[in-house]
Amino acid sequence: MIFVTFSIILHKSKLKSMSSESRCENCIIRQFNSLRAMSKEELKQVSDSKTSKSYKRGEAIFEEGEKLNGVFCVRDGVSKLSKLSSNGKDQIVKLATKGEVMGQRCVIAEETSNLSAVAVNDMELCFIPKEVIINTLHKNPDFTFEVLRLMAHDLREADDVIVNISQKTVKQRIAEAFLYLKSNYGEDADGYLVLTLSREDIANVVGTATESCIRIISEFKKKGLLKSSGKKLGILDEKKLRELAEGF
Amino acid sequence: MIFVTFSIILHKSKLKSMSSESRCENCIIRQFNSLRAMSKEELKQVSDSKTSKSYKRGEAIFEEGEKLNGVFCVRDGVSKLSKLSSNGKDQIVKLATKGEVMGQRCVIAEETSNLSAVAVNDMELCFIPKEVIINTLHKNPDFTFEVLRLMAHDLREADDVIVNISQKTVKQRIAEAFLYLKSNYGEDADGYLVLTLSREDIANVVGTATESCIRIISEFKKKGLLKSSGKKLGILDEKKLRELAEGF
DNA sequence: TCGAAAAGGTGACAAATATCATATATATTT
DNA sequence: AAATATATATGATATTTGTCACCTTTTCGA
Repeated sequence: MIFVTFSIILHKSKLKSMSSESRCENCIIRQFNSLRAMSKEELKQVSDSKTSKSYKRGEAIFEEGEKLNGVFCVRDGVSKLSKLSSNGKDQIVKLATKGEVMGQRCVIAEETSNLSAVAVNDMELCFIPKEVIINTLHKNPDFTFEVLRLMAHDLREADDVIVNISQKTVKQRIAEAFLYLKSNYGEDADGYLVLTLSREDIANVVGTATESCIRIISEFKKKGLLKSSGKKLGILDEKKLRELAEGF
Repeated sequence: MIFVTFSIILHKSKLKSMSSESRCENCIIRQFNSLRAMSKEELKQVSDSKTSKSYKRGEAIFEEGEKLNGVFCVRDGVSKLSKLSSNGKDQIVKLATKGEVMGQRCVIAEETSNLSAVAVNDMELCFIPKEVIINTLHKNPDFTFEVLRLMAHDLREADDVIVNISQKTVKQRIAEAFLYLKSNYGEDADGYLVLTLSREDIANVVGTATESCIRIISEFKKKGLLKSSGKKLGILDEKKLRELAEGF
């Protein structure tokens, strides 16, 4: 009997301490996405209905064609959102990072996902059931507007990607990809990019064959634009890389 | 006295008949875009503040980098939305047709336009000042949600474009472009596409050189997939064209 | 309706990129 | 630590696509 009581207390205190970290109301990540426009009340609803999930590197989060019953809020790690083309190659359309919400489009448009999501490194996600999202979308115009604002931004970025892919050479796009990786994920103390992507992933981001990608990275290393150490890659000459990307 | 009364009646009836055509409340076009989620009151506001504009083929509606003070609702005609790449070529990102609203993103994100819009054929547009739109966005969740839904759809389409451009050959993309033109704009009684684009425009849609585009269209004509009469082009063998686009 | 300008068309060639084959290095499993 | 799988690397070659030059046809304004 004593044991039982003790166990309950332990359980409760564990729950409490978890909650102050894991409650949406206290989550800092939220500041970077549309959830910041939610009211205290709405956030409580989200928090009560959400579940946390961990994914190992390489694990699938959802698949193309799958029906999503909610959205995923990225707490940690990076996910690649890609689409399979008819010739069997994956095209990475977007990298989703800490703070971003995945799967919104499916929930909003009530369609199956047009993309699949795979963890690039180990990830922590919160899964929020769609009912809460849709409910808030219909009740809180500020939230809806915030989602809209972010989606407008995504669409603008998509336009840029279209223009880049169709008008720039593979070399330019790869140079650009490295500048993107640096400015979005930064570099460590030794000047290596924090986010390490495989050559294949980089190829799938810029839309080229893996071999072509490897070849160009080798060339960049020979020319002193990039350095490598193990799997890690680092930028040595950002200025030249930028000039290359712009087409000089 | 009798004459005056009569004239007033005539005038009123004339106004009435004009308004029933040009008032947003009665506009059928609206059914195809986000404005259908507006209330009677909101539509009146829009109607009172909107201005109608005509554009001739080839005329610019707005330019890349321009700040838009409102949105354009397409009543008739087609507009190409394009972006200039650093190498000096235009990439057409979208064709906007009857019922679609252009310039929403700029108004929502309060940014300058990332695209420029040019009339492909003669156009009739309604210009709606941004104040009315923003006002409604903040007050009417249904409207905001509707805009969001349509933007989610646009984003999905943009993803598809990215995958197509980066993974399919020019020939496949041109085949696809013709299928798109047929399914979206239809064909006339003689089997010619209703929307006639120049070879250069088609090249800018699929992201290739004008010469390559011309060459492939010639090839398609020789192979009996397309026919032409003057500027008009028509699809002769949709099945083969579809197979080609899919990569068989 | 004439003449310039724009659009459409084609050949020759160069450049970019993909593909295939094969080798080596690195990571992972047992 | 050996065995296996996976990622990276590189050469040879084929294919695709772009570029330049030039020509013909159509369009459109004076």
